Amino acid sequence: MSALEVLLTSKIKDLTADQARLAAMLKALGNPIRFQIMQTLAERQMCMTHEIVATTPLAQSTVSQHLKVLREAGLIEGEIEGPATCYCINPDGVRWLKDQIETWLPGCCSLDPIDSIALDSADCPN
Amino acid sequence: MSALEVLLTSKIKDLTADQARLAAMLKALGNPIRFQIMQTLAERQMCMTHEIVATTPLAQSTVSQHLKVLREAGLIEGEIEGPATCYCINPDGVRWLKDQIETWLPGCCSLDPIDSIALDSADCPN
DNA sequence: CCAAATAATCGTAAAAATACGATGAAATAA
DNA sequence: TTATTTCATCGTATTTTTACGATTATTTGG
Repeated sequence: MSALEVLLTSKIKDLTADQARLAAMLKALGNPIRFQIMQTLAERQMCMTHEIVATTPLAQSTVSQHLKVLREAGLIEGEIEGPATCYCINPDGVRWLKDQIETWLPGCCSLDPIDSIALDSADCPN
Repeated sequence: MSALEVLLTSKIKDLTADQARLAAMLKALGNPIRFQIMQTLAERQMCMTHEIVATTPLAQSTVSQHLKVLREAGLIEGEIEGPATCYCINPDGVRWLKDQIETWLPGCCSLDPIDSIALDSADCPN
């Protein structure tokens, strides 16, 4: 079953726009190479594409694709600078992600104890 | 290049155990079906496998695989209950994930303004 | 015991993601 | 202008993920 068919057939409740954006960010970060690229960018503040390539064992074209995925997920920003491109973390995107995760699954596993009371489940204490 | 080859060739700094676990969780959540299953479990507290199957357009065997991925990522727990299996969110795993994300990319995009001062980058303001 | 119900696992087909080299586009330097 | 540098995109091969039906294992009910 293709992704399109899943959508069309779907018994699944449509994700809200925020949920879909969150899922896209999580998917982007789920790849170890892209996860590592985020770490590199966080450490170095900013990098040219070729600098990022140098931190990986991959071909330039492959890294470029990964950067595109991260960019489209709103996690990084790229600015053309002469013949090169300068990438950096998109702080708004990352902050948004952190906020979303923080408030994700309301009533379940919240750090705020107020959200966790009044639940009554013998097998799955929250 | 296979995942194994990437590992062997790797110029990439090895992820720490925590980082690897975090990446695995993010990967598990990056799939929309699995993301939705987490929502369902959060809403209903607990579900038999067949109940989760009923919320999706997918075959039982497929959902069972997705549940396995979530379980192995430490995000849910399954307990055999008679001939059925009862799944619920693993609150420790979810809390761990939230904590990790909260402290992820230290010094970058933190909600705590103390972490954000003293950075000096014209192109990538944090 | 046998049949029904439930869910995990297996084998495999289809789809998507990942990787590469080659090419193209844009800025710079000679 | 021409060559060089840098990066994105294209086309395609490979790998991985996702999906299915069939099978197996386990528990329950008759």
